[in-house]
Amino acid sequence: MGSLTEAPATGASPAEDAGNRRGDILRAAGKLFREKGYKATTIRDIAAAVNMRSGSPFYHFKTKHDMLLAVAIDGIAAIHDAVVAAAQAEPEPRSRFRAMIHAHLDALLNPEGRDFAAVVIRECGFLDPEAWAQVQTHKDSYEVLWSRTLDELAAAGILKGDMHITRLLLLGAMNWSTHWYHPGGSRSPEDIARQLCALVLSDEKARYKK
Amino acid sequence: MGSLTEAPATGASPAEDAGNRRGDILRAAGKLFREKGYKATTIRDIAAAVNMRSGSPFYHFKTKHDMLLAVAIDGIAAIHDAVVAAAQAEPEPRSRFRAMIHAHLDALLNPEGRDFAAVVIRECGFLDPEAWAQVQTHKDSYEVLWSRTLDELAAAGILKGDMHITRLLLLGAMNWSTHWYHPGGSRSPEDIARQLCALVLSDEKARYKK
DNA sequence: CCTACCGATCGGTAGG
DNA sequence: CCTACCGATCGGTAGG
Repeated sequence: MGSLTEAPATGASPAEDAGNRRGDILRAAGKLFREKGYKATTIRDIAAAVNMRSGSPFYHFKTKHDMLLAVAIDGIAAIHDAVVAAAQAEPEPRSRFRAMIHAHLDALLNPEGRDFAAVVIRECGFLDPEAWAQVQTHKDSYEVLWSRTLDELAAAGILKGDMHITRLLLLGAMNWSTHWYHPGGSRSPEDIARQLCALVLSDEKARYKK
Repeated sequence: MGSLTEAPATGASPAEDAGNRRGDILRAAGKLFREKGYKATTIRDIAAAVNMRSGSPFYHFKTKHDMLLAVAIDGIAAIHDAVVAAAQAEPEPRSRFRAMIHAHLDALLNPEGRDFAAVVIRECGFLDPEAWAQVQTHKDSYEVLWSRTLDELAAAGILKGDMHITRLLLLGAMNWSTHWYHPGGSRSPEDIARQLCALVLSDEKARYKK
């Protein structure tokens, strides 16, 4: 998984990086989709953002819808990869949970990738059923990561109750941060991650740490 | 506060309820805005939903934008009123917190009002600056309710850390439920509220309750 | 990748 | 509240 607009998704020569216009378009589209929404973003907006004329983006993407799909797929891939990497480094459930929250928020809020991530989260409703199913498959496999760790935490008595609802609430708390987080503000993604952990882990261990 | 489309916002005769078309339009607009988004919803969609021709909604609202504003204002008013009522009945911070979570989720997810509530939460970005400021004023006064109770919980040692971030995370967890909650599903708004409380309140009291 | 353009749709209006 | 319609915009295409 993971491509984030490096190269032709089709089998063209990957060596030729000379001005990756497809990637430029995707990044511009991601930014505009996040800022104004998919419907309110115009092909002309996107073209202007990469110094093209209005018809030219269609040389790289068949439709505007295809751009949304490409942004969404790259978006989940980025989140998925970041969280998998963070999770694999931590065998102990509680630390793994912390690392995953950290990684998810970072993927969601850091300057690179935040456009893609926000689009997955907020604009997927505009995909047609087939494309949506494709994205949903990726989302499902991502959520399994969370379910596994949450179930372990429940088994250890660290969390209680319905882990299905808990997962949705946790991801919601994080995903919603795309609505209020401002890059330059006084709270960093790390601050947010720490506070979320403090909120849901009673964490005797940390309190009584030697 | 609170009107939820009963009657003319202007000073017309409130007695004459004979076919409240303005309210019909607002409810239809709210539903469509939530389902398809503001931009993707057409005046013609709204008109069709209330059996009018495409030009007629403009007899009741000057612009589509004004419909969004009206829906948004009614939306926050409904949430605000519900949470105030719930909070006033509970002097003890912990029970008040539970009641507020319950009330917020119920306002957000119950069949009446969920369209309005979801629109406040998701579509306000399409308001122009002046209208947005108007809505923001209402939102601010709503968030004060939460800040007060969260600060009390922090003072009592029940919650820890940055209550500003905590408030945003909590409201995020709840507001996000508009994306995944399905009215007929196996989890009720009450289930969600209970689970959220269990997640963030360690709640010795309940565990050891006689 | 640009020029030139089409067909459809959309918010909104006039006039009743 | 309807009929009829306008001006603008938009996604997309042809032809180079």
